[in-house]
Amino acid sequence: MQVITHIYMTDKKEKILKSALELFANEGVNATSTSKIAKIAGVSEGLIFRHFNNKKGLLNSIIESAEEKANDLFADILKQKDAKSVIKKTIDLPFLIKKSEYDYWKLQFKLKWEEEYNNPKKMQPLIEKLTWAFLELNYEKPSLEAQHLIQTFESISTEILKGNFSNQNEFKQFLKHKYSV
Amino acid sequence: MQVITHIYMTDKKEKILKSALELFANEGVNATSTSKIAKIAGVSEGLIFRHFNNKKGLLNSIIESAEEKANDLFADILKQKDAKSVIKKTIDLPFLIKKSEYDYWKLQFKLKWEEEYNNPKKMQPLIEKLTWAFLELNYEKPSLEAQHLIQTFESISTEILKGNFSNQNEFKQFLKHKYSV
Amino acid sequence: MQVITHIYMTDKKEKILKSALELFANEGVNATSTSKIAKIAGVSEGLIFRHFNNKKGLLNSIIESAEEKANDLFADILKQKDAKSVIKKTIDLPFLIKKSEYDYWKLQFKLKWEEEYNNPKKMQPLIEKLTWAFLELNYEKPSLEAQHLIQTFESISTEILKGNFSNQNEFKQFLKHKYSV
Amino acid sequence: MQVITHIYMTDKKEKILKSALELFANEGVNATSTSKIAKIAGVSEGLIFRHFNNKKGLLNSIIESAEEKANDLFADILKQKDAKSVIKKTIDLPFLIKKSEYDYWKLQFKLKWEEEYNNPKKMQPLIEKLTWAFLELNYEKPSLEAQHLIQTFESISTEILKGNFSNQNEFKQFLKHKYSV
DNA sequence: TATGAATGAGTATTCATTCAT
DNA sequence: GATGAATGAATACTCATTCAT
Repeated sequence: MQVITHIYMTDKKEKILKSALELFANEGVNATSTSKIAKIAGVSEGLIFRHFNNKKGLLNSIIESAEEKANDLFADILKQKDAKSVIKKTIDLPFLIKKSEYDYWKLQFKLKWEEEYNNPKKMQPLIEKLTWAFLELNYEKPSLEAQHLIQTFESISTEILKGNFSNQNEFKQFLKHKYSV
Repeated sequence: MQVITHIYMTDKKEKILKSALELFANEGVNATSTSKIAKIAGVSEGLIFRHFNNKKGLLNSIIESAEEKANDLFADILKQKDAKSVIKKTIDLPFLIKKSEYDYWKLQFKLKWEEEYNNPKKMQPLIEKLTWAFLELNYEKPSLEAQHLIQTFESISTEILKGNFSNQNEFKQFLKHKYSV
Repeated sequence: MQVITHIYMTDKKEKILKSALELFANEGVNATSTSKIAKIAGVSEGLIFRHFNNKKGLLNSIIESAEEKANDLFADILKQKDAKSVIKKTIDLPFLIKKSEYDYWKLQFKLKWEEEYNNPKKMQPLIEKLTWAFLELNYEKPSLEAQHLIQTFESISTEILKGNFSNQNEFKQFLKHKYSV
Repeated sequence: MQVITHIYMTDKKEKILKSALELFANEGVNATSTSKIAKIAGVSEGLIFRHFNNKKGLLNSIIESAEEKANDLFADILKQKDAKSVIKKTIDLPFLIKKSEYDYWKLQFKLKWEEEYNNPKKMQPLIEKLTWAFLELNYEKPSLEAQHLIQTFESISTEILKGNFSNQNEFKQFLKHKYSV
């Protein structure tokens, strides 16, 4: 995906991003020192600052790509034309997160507790789509139903990411049955 | 709760606890330095360590009383004899948290992301009570219903504590109606 | 040894002295905190300062009694009338130190490296007595002989106190034979 | 010993080592703070830890070179083929220590009182060489003679380093005469 | 681009000491 | 005499960041 001549540099830049993501997600941003990132990435500490200016710049860079990943996941739902599909796919959503992308999501959920990074509007498009879907299906309070399902989605995601969710499939079926999708 | 003659000492100890709770909850444990706690509590930094040995000891001390507060809230539900009351009171629960106790709860929810402090079993008694209630009310999958309601409870709490929950009452009514309680 | 009415107070004061000696001797003065002394002595930290003003006062108090013990040991030699006895008793000296008094001696030897506490004149009376003895016995250089024997005495003591002296008796006999005493 | 291009870095590292040695030797390891070392070395405190990880690492680094210096001094004696030379050179040894290296030796002698750094086996090669020499010269108890001479060596060194040894030359001649070397 | 030496401010914690009781 | 709460200065060590190369 990169021009040949840049492979070397990008290699290191990406190693930094990868290591930082892993550490930020699992040990926390504050608890992760730039020196640890550098060590794990196998680069000099100075390089982090050359590429990202400062620690916050590195974090922002990671958050950006995390949001891209989130939007990719949402995009599929947003373009559905069928109400039931929208709901079904929303229920499926948290169970579709790849293990390889857990760290992105962990970081996102953790950061929601930092005022600076908590952006409740991020879910807006999905909420609206769900509201539309529940309206289509003649639910009495479509927007509250949407809110409720999003909440369920967030709780499930949280539990999956924290690693304490044993009966995932059973629960998914239960939800689908509940919403008749 | 204290003998008159001890007011002086407890005063400072409690100021430390109060300041630390506020800072831990709002800025994060790692982001809060003991020197900042001391400054805000109006005591010398050393006193923190005389009273709590170390920062973790201080945190644990706070967590303990946070858990007591949580158990107090749960206790009322656990002793209900009526199934519908159990569900109704569970729905009410997150809306009952006093503003003055937000910090306790914020801290608890934030810490769930730290492996060391994440104890999913804490909710077990409530889950079991809810399972019993849904069984009484002839729900098809009582334990999954309980799990779902707890998830909703956690999401609502999270949103309330993060300060982005505008339609609290409306949503509460919606839920109660959904569960016919 | 104390008046009945003072037993309690002296008890605590002596516990402090005992604990401090042990810690000073084995872990070093600097490495021993007053709080550790208090803990081991089973008294409050404040009491140390009431009895000895400060840490240095405590140390000086210990050093004083250590010097008394040293002088007691030397006294017997100094009053000998027979030259050979003087030498023999000097050789015996380091092997006579009671285990129970090791800490006193350890502390003395360690402190010799602190300029403030290094008092080379402490040995003067013994050196003079030995010089006299070697003169009596017609040694060519009595004062240098005295100096040499004192050095040997200090080395032996050091090794005994440090716990690495396996062939004590053999070495003692060897020395006595060397000096024909 | 350094490449021109590295002078800058090594300069600071060596200044740290030099300052630390001086302070450790004269004021004691415990009594010397890293901040004092940094101040005297004219570097930032952090640099100490970048170069040596921690205070103990710095101490170990100094001890290592101290031991090298010691081994260098011993090496000459160990390779002697003539028994008398061995003894003569051992007697000369403490008087050969350069003023510029006093601190290395002071530190070594002081540390002998710290269990962790007291390694009585360090002298073993010299003791064996001396035992051989006394055997060659038909002394009755060669190994005890060796032990005794080493003790004398240690006492002399101690006194020289502590600065209370006025009649050095006289004493050296006295010893050489005693051993007929 | 990349390194690694260097820094200054900060971190948790310890220490000797004071003082009200 | 004795306690223990309280302090301020110090301690070893870490951190994000800079900069010469």
